[in-house]
Amino acid sequence: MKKTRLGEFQELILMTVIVLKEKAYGNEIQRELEERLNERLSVGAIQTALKRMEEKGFLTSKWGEATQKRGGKRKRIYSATPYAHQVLQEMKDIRARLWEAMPQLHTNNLQ
Amino acid sequence: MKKTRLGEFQELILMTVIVLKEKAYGNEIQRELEERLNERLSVGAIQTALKRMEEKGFLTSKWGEATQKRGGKRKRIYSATPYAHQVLQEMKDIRARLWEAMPQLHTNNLQ
DNA sequence: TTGTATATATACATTATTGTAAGAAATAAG
DNA sequence: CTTATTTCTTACAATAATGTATATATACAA
Repeated sequence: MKKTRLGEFQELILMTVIVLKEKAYGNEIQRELEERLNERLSVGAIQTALKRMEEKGFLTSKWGEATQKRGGKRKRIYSATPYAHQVLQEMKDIRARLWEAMPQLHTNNLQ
Repeated sequence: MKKTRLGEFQELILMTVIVLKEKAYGNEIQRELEERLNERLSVGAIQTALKRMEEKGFLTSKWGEATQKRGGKRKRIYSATPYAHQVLQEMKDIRARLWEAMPQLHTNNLQ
């Protein structure tokens, strides 16, 4: 477990970025993830996580346009790098194999 | 993300404990996980993780018998608590829904 | 031209997770 | 009864992940 992978929170943010595609910017990620986790998250925590993941090569970003509704600062749109996709897939596979190997009662619902 | 859940490593150990059932003790967990991750792990890291997870209510433990082969200290056999199962399942479900929501190219292989 | 909504940026702080190393306990073999 | 082997224990250390608070930027609207 040497080479840093993704923390739990970071992994969730990363997946959310992929889900949101062109809409993947701070506040929208917050809303989406809060709904999925059914739990409040701070914008700050998400913004800093995004920056750090960019530094670590999991995300890239570009400027988007300002909100049409009312005004506001331009959005920074994030997207996952190939490396991030690879790491996500690896984590998924390892967990999937473990689930398969677990004695029943866990192989129920979803996927 | 307040109430502490599981770190990535801890989650993997927890799943391995469930997979190994009555064989879930330090060294065996190490072997199993090293094989699955294709990566060396230190026994110490695993032993301390097990202790901590027990303190946090994810695991319980009991004494097993000594190795038949050659001798050695008695094994401490771990097993997952209902709470641990619940947390694992929740994490699985949240990730599964995210995978479902992701644009293709990721919905391939396994599960 | 001021207010307000929408966003990002960043410095700082805290907490959690993971890792190391040395040693102690238990047991079977010789 | 001494040794080799297996395993756990513990104290300590390092690093990584997460959170907070405040400031700054932008744009529309009145």
